[in-house]
Amino acid sequence: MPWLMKAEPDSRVVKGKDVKFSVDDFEKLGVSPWDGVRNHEAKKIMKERMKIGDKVLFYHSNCKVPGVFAIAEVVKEGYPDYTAWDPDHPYYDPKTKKDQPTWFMVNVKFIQRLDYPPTLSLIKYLASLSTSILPDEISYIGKDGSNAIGNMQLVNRGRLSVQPVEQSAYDAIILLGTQGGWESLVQIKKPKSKSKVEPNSTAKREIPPAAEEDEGEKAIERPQLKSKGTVKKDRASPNKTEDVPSEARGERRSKRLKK
DNA sequence: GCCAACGTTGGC
DNA sequence: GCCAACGTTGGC
Repeated sequence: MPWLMKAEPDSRVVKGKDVKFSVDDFEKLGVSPWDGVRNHEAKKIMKERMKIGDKVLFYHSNCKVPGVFAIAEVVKEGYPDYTAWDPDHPYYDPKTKKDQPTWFMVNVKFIQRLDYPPTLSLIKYLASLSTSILPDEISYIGKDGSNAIGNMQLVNRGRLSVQPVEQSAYDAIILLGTQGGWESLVQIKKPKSKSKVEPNSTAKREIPPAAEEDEGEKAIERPQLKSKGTVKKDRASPNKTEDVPSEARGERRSKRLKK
């Protein structure tokens, strides 16, 4: 089964160390241990479910343009996250005993970038469409593909940093990421172009406003979130079946460390 | 930087 | 074991 893993591409300092891990960093590194995850549900997935050869969608979160930026692959299955024992590490967990690891990780290998990284905005847009509608621009993913994307946990389990992805959703994301053509469907965020046009400048425009297209794509109408009754209310139950002592507090965010 | 959503903690 | 208070994630 394919998976999605989140990393933060922007610098953020935790306990004096930068925890950024962007697609650039990942590509340079090639293979990386996915350390620093301090959430039991995500940990459990890495410890028990991710298998060698499984594909991974590499996702940028907590940044300007959240989205899927690359494909990766599991190259080493679950093993103890040694950073939990390192007092100098941003995600040091003093509660973890040396002989009884609480946190696990896998190794993932960078495979390739996506030419048109599907953005969260696109994914949410697809999730908002009624299941019977599919814009022409992306007819190539099919309605099933579109609907599968709409059901991704990314949409309703926003905070889970390692999550399963349906094969059909994975396939559709890869198609969108390699074929593109969907850019006009969602708003492109622009830095902050102050398209400063004098409030009522006397300068006559040569070109009718309608003819220009500088302001980036227009936001398209976002229909209601289709809350399908089948939404997995997969509430992250406080995993009491934890293989670990009581409170594994000190829950840290599940981000990667910069190498 | 704000803040909604959601996860965790701890009192009872 | 409930639930209010608190902390974190992460989009915007």
